[in-house]
Amino acid sequence: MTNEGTKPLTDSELEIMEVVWALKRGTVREVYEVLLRHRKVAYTTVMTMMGILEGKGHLRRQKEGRAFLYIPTRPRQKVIASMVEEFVSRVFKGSAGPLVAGLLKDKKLSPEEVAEIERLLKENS
Amino acid sequence: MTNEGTKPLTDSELEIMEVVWALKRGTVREVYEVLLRHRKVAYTTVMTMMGILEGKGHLRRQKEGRAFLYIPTRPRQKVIASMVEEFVSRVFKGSAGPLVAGLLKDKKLSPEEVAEIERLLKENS
DNA sequence: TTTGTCATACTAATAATTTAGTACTAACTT
DNA sequence: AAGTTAGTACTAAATTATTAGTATGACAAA
Repeated sequence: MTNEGTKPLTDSELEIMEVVWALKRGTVREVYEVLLRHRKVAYTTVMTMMGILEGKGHLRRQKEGRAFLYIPTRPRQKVIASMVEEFVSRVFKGSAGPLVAGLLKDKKLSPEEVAEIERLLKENS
Repeated sequence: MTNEGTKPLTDSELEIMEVVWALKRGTVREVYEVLLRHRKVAYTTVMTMMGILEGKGHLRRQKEGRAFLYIPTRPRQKVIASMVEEFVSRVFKGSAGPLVAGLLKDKKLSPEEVAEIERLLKENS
């Protein structure tokens, strides 16, 4: 049991992973090009980060022509769920109830979102 | 506008703040004593952290006898809400709906919590 | 008054994160 | 074949977070 993916992604890691998930898979160059649209970053920075993500088990790579093609090892949904779980356990000692209650009280949810939640509640009852 | 309290507390900072909130206010020694019940830590480590928290505006201090008494500047509820907001904006691009939907789908909520949420929904409709 | 305790200020060491530069190699291009 | 380009490995610097040691001063105890 390697316990991969339990620790949350850092900011930079998440930024990279979002791009790779969106592309389904990608080379350093492809990810670099996408990031450049949003901010200044060095090609080697992206390469370093993707190497780190591979080391942590979030990406695997295979030769594709002369570059490496990086592929996510876990779907976005699962990784995000792990991050939520870690956040809840750290900040709310594990109980998600107060988190949701707080969001509702602070009106952080749009009417559409509220409707969606009501639908899910009915579904599970 | 100093924008205080917008950035999330780090792990160590949160650990200290939880103790101070629970005590309402406290000296380094008092916080240190509480922490010691749970884990090994140096007195000066606690002092450093409380100094950092004062620097960041989360605590203010006043002389009390020969030590400083530290007092939270913002209620726990507000600070936690800020942390949730930061997390949601970072991981969910600002929309809390998918977060709640994910929690419901993954059954991260107890029946009591679900009932509480239903009650809050009715209240706000 | 000397000695010891407690509190603070200052300094430092380590680790993790983020960013990017340099050197080298393989492979196109002309 | 020579030079240019794309890609990788390796190295490193800056920043933040965490932990704690040392020096110093004030007050109390003997």
